[in-house]
Amino acid sequence: MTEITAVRGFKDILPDQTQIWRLVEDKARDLARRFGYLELRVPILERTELFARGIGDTTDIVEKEMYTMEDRSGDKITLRPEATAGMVRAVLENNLAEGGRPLRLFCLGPMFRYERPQKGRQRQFHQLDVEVFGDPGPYIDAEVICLLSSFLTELGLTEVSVLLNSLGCPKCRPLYREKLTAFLRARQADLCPDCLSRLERNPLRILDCKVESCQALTADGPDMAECLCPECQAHLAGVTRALADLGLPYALSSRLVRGLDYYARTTFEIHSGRLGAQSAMAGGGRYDGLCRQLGGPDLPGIGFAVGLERVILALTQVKEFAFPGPDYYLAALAPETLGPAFVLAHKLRARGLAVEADWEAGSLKSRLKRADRLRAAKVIMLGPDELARNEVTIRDLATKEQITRSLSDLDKF
RNA sequence: GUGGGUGUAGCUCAGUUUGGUUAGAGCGCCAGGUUGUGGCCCUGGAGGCCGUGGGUUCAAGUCCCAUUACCCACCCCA
Repeated sequence: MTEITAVRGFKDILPDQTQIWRLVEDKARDLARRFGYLELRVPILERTELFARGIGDTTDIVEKEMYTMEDRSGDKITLRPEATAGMVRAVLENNLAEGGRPLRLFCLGPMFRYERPQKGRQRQFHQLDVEVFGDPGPYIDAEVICLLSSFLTELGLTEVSVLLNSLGCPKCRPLYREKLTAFLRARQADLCPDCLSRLERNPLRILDCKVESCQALTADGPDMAECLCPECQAHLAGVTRALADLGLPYALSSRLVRGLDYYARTTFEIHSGRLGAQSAMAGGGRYDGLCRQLGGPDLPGIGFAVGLERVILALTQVKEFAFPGPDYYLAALAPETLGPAFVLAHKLRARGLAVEADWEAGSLKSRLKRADRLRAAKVIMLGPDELARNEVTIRDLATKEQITRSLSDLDKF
């Protein structure tokens, strides 16, 4: 143990984990390709103002969870706590939406939030972020949800189901918000302390409070679904119909609220029962007002983020992962065979084969054991006798079959 | 920011309740035996400032205080 340790909440992804990570990232890129989404890599560092204006300056993320600092010129900069704001900024700044057709984008990478670490929650975590700009209709909502669902199910997470809601638009949401606030204010004596402060700051969040008494209280309150304006109702109906046509299961939940201010209309989440308290694996929704709020045109948008640590956590509980080892383990059985073995390894690698070896001679027993641990398919054994005959012995670890080959006869390996 | 739990071998953990010679196990590692030349089995070996600092005691891995790191939960969110 060294005295210099990793920063709290920042974790190494160790070699035995990176293969699973690559599997997940490859699946993300594969789905993006099939659905026609292009990769946009936005910076990890942005101006603090972008997040303050984009996410909402009364949210917890902006108020107390951002890694914010001054650079040497005195500019306030922040490690991105989420990707959407940066994606919007990049789209506006580079005029990517000027083509007149919907812009489908994704981004893969680390996000940073100063939170207390726990299961499924770190200070540096990774998200797959998917965004579509310029399409106001319900089909694109369903497409994005379908992409998300496919990502998880194709990885092997079978128990996923989509929670769906509509938060209304600037026309109908304020009315609902007032109704709810009035209802709760009359009963605020029964609210938990947390919800009491939510009442002023973000009353909608009381709907997804975990305290039972608060749940019971809001159950009798006004229902968001009944307060939507006709346009929002029609939009939601369009989304559910499209999902139903795909046979994609979903559950409507008028308690589903999102934490970030920019969401409007469609919102959705996917939870897993295997993750402990931090059960939200993915979440997203429509943010039709965000581009304008960041100084751009009135460009509709929808997107989601998936927490990759949480996906992998759920995945490793459902599936055993066994990745193949190298094609060959090259065992030098005596010091004088090290040199020829070294050259042979290079030649085989140059031909595209995966060859592992340890550059010290060892007993046959220890070399075979090592090859076994490395999950190598075959062992190339090179001892003094073989060297004298200019040969090697190749042993198949599964079948125990052995053959001899001339050292120079690389094509037969 | 608030609560609870845990720090002992490379890894996973016993041992702490009730203080008492040289601190244990399994896995891994090294050497040997057995086996058709490895996986199973057997024998031997290396490897520990018992998180850190202070205190109580004849005596502390064990009791008390402080501190630190990690884990889990609240909160928040992906």
